[in-house]
Amino acid sequence: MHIAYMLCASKVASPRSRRDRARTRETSGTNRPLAPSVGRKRVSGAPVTDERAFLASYDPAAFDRPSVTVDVALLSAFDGSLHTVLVRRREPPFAGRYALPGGFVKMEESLPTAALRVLTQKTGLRRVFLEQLYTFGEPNRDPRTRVVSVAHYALVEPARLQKAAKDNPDTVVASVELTPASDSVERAAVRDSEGTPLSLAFDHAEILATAVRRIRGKLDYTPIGFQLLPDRFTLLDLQRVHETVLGRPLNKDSFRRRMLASGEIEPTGESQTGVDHRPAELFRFVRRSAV
Amino acid sequence: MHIAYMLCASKVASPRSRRDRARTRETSGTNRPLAPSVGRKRVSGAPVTDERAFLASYDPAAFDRPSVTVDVALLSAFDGSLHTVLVRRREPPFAGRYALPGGFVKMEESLPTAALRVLTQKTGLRRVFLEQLYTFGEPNRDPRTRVVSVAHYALVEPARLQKAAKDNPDTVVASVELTPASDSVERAAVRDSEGTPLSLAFDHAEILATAVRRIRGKLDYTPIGFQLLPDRFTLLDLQRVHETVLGRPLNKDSFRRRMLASGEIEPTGESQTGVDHRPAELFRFVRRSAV
DNA sequence: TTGACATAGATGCACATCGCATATATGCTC
DNA sequence: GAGCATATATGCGATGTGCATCTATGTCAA
Repeated sequence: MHIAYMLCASKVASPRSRRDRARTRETSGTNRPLAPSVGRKRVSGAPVTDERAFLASYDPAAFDRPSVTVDVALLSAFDGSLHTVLVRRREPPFAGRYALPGGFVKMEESLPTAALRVLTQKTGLRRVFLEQLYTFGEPNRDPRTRVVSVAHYALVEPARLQKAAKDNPDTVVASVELTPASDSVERAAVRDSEGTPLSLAFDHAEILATAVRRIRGKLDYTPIGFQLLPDRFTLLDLQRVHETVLGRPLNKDSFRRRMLASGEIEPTGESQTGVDHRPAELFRFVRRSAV
Repeated sequence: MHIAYMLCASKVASPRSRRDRARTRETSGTNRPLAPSVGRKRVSGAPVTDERAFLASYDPAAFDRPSVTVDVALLSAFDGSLHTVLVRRREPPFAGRYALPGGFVKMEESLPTAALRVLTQKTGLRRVFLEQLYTFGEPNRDPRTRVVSVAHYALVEPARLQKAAKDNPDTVVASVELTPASDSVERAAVRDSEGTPLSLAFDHAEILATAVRRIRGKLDYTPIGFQLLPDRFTLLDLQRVHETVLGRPLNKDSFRRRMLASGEIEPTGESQTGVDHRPAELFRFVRRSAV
């Protein structure tokens, strides 16, 4: 993540719009929210005589609260590329385009719980590694209303990702590639299984790019790879995962030495079968339980 | 950050409470918010005849939106410790305890803009390095209502931090130390300038701990240190900053070699004055402008 | 004026790691 | 059983780090 800000408070100014009429709650004194008096006051203080007039004058922003959603970048590594699951949108905005699995945060559920629930609803996946990624909250990232989305990333092995997309309607598997875009604003480019570029909704290309950069960074100091592999795997399997995530080839020998020395993996004693060459030993991650 | 989740969706269940009666918006079909129809429907669909009855039955959660706030962990390194600025709370909850500068996100401002605005309001600081840290959204982290806080961290040089706290009422400078707490839940312990432990409000000890871990991690691969130093500094100054952030001593020679080889700093040609030993050369960060 | 002192800054060396090359091992296919 | 493809082990030079040593240079005290 290379997002840093060093601005003056005067930059708060924003273009006039319908929302500018919204009441804003001052935060002097306490810096914490009270019960949402704004919504209440508006309703009780101004009795509604004409429902149509009320609806016309109704301003969602009067409640002074962004919507809070979660989006999940589900990633897996195979065929030399990172892949994700996208949901085809049936309704505007961005109808026909593809979005990350996402949805509202319920009032009583935590953020990771919401992310896992949403992921289960869209993909059927139940036990997946998931971490918070970054929160996207630009005022106009959703054309309808202010939406703050707490993005997460999740990792699964390839078979589970592909099954999830096949079993669920409106979902597709897409390859993800970071495009070294102009003026340093890296985006993610996604393609379906036939190589056709897909068009992403909202700022989801940015979210995906952030997810890819995050797991690249984590790979260096965290044994993240085992979330992307089945229980048993060869060292070459693991290396291919690392190479796919990092997007560059790695030296085989030093990769092997480093992994064996790391203490993160242990030999199972078993070997590959059914390969037309010397079978490699199968390894397993030591701390698979300690997710 | 070592927060990962691998749960079943069935874990969503939560204790019964007043909020459980709140309507929850289903997200089937589209995974994006529409205009907040819940708030509207509640008012228009169930005409209110008795205002007192309405208020009694009024449920803030019916609007189905958490409040969104920003909190800022402002950090600086001096006297061998990391320090931050805290605001003394005058009102409940947590009256008398200390909190990070924080406040609501306005409907038209971005998250970093909100964080910078809040920081300016509480400390008077205007141009500071600031990045998003992590979003804290446990359902009961605020005893009054659901509050999702997008925490940020900010870095300044020591003089600016101390001036900010001196110039603003209800603010104090506090040292921050990570306590290797039991069962791996690391917390931050804060003390005032006299060494007296301060009690933090909400989950702000966790936020501070997350901020410290974040800059420790970033220090290894990012020239973050220059945000914590004045324009010109000696290599020993820089090393002391690194040691304070990391919480451990560093080898002087290899630190020197590594910094000079990194290309991040350049000599100014000037030297220290007024020290009772051989004066060291003053350096400057190459990319200071590229915040 | 001069020498003690404290830190700056440079150099040399042992050690670990990495990239690269080479050599050997082993199961499969024909 | 030969050939093949990959696994696995070993050796070597380049590089970075920790540690020790040596020299440089300003201030301070006599």
